[in-house]
Amino acid sequence: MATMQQVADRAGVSIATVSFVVNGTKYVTPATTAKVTAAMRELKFRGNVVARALASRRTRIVALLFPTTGNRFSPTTSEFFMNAAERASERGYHLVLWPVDPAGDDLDDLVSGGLVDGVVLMEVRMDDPRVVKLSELGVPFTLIGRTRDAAELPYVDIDFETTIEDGLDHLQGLGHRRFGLVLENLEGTPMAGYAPHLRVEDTFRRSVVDRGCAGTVVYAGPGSEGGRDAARRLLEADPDVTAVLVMKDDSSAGLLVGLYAAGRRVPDDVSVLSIASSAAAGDQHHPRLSTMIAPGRELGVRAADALIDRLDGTSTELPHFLLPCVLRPAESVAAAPTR
Amino acid sequence: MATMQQVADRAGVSIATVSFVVNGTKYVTPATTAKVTAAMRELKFRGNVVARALASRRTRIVALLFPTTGNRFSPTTSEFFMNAAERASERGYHLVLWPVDPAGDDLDDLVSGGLVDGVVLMEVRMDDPRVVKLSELGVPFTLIGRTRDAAELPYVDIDFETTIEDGLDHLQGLGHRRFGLVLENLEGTPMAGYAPHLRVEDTFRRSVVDRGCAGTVVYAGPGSEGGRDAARRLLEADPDVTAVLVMKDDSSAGLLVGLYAAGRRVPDDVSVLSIASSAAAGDQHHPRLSTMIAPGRELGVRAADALIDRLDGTSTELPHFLLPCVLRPAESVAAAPTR
DNA sequence: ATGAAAGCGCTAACAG
DNA sequence: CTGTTAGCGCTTTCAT
Repeated sequence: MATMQQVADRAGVSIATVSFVVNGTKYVTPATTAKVTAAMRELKFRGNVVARALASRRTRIVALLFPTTGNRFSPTTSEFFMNAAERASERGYHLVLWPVDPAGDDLDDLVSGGLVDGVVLMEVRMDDPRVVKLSELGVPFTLIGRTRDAAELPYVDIDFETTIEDGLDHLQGLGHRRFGLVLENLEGTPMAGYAPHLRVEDTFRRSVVDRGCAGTVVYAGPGSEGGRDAARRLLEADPDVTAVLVMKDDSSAGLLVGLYAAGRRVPDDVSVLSIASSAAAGDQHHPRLSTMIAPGRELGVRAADALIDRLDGTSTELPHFLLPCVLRPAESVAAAPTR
Repeated sequence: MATMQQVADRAGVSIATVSFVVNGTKYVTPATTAKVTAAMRELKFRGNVVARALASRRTRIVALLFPTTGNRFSPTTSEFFMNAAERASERGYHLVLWPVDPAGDDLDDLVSGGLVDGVVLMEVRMDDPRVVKLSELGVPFTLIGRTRDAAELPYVDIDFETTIEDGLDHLQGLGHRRFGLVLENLEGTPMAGYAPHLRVEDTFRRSVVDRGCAGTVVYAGPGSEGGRDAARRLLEADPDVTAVLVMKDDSSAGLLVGLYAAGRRVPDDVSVLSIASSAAAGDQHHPRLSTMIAPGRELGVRAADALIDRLDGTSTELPHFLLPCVLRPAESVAAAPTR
């Protein structure tokens, strides 16, 4: 663990010079640069990130905040993370996934003293206490998701409104007039107020009325059982329903089973459309589920960019980026590998 | 961002005293403690993690290394992470998920200067370059997984050997004599040499011979298509196969479809057993897949404990912890909620 | 029981 | 172009 001073001694220069060549902060003669570089090699100099952070007030580390709730990682979540991390890496930052409690109480030690230069929030609720916390703390941050009023906040998000309209357009085009919507029930949990749910439900209810159609919303409990039960309750509320949107991957299977159990064939009697999901999840079922695929990759990249733009001062404008899920009908064949 | 010095001034004591009460490092009179505490409240003192780290050479942050490969997070992976993080938190540490390239080339800046006190590795390969790197760097670490020769390394892992034997016992008990094994094909990728695959394949081949049974191994490509194709090739290699083990969640669905397509009914003609998987994944299918569930929770907790024990000097012995997956037959009913 | 002071390893003026 | 030096905010002997 050679120090910079040791490198300086070895190279016969001052510590400042070493710092300059390490950071490219100032011009240094090729000759001395060479001496320094050699000394670094010989001593296997690594540079102390912590010391540098203390002195320079930046770490080039950013955190993606993940709520420590029982909920698992969805494929979409995973996509956010991997792609945001990759993008950050391309831009010279490290992005790490940081578990924090949903209330944001343990945000302090994360941020205090500049352990991270900035954070991106995911799994955002309509009124998310974490954004208040972060604002107070004065850390640069961006959201994957939106609070109720996010006009002043930098965010990237799925355009749920458009997604739902597109989904309903598609189904209505197929002749459907009576719709169902299956959502996760988060009431009473720390994730209550989860923005995607509320936006989707709102849009669904409103749009269905606008279209002069029938719409029924049911909340599913956890897992396959939850989906089964949701099917039962949906059919009870509207026995004539012919198309249902599901936004809960882990209960899609149960939903299908529940529909079959009630004598409905899918897709002949009832169409099922999984929303804000992934190709992989849709493929789990047979027949393959029609799916509105979340743009996880794009959003991850955009979120990283949005944050790093502010950190680097590359861009000063407030990013507001919305992207709808794209429909992949069940009958579509997997595209040939492009690489 | 009040500093410790400011707190000291406000309380009329020295900075050392503040440090003592903050860390409980030394006894301080209740009276002065009170003064200091008050000053901290008033100034909203947070403490600078980076400065502390530089001075004390520890951050109480540990990293879970996740290889930045195309592969997504499995539910089991997610379970490792969440539970390890929770356990770490209980023991006063922060655990973050840190993406590093599989070769371990970017491990230096993570570790240099003690940014993290220790790391836990996952997705371990038989000859994992990262453990070499980490040894050189001198960072305390533990594995979730095992290299080929892990006798000298601290690890927790799934007992794949026992898992396979148990699975085969189960199937053989049902009367099966001709087995198939579906594995992911990682050849040519950075994750080639992934230890679970090699151990499972080895054990399977050996055990099947010991049992005087037939065994066929096929490698599946990605996704549902991969599973379908695997089914085709499996049946081509052994048309009389009646039981197949799959260790690749995302192609189970395809496998089932492929079997149906070839005229085999599941489970009547062919039994399918998903191994090292999760209850949630098994429930995605209909009929529900028999599953050997990975002990993700237990392993996550154990891994965190193993690492932190070394960091805190709580325990000095080399942890070698193996736990097999537990069988959940398809016909089993979901247990009633226990809370 | 508390304080003084010497670092931890590096950055960034400011000189020269 | 390179060196001097004063911090960054906190921990930790060593005194008192």
